[in-house]
Amino acid sequence: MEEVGIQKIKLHSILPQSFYARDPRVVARALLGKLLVRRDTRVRTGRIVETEAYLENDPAAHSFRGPTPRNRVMFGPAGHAYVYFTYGMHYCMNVSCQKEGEPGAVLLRALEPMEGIAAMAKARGVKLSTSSTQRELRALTSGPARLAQALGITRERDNGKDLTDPWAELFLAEDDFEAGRVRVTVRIGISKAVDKKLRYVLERNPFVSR
DNA sequence: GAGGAGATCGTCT
DNA sequence: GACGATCTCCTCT
Repeated sequence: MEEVGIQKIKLHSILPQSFYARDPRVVARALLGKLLVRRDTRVRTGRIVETEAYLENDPAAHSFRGPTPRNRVMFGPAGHAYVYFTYGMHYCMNVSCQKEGEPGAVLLRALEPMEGIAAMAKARGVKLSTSSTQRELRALTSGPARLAQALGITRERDNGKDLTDPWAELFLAEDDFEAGRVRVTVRIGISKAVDKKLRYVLERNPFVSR
């Protein structure tokens, strides 16, 4: 029952593989309010407030044209990190869903910073004012590439990692937070299947992207 | 606050 | 050789 960080995240609160071994739409909704934790020299924790589901036979999903070296994690077992590099400069993090052989993933789009905020700011290369404003905190993790940078998530370091390993330096956990109302909208930044409502956000949460 | 351009390179055609 | 599950900075209102 090791405890890490101020929020006292216990190992038994790490989300198990059964959590991820479901339809990405179910996982995307269930992930709202959960915690993403980076545990290395410092602990950085954010609460997930925005996700997107990417399905099997989904033209917008990286897995749509079959497995490649880049997307193979999407075809692997549930509960692993699929981290990809895009636009020549950004990393984005997904969690794999469903079963081995059935591609599916949930993209983490925004977090509410909870602890390790100074370390997040450092990783983002920004200076926070002494009484950091909500605007500044928002800019740390409101967007898939921003949150990846804030938590030091890269393809080289994290792609393919098992997020359910109790000794993982990157994992997802839950506490007693109760997610409120969820709003479902179309996904952002894609050019195919643009009309499918597969984006999930915590209603009235100021840390969602855009 | 909204909108547009540019950055920059891995990946697949 | 084209494009991208994005971000930042700049301009205009």
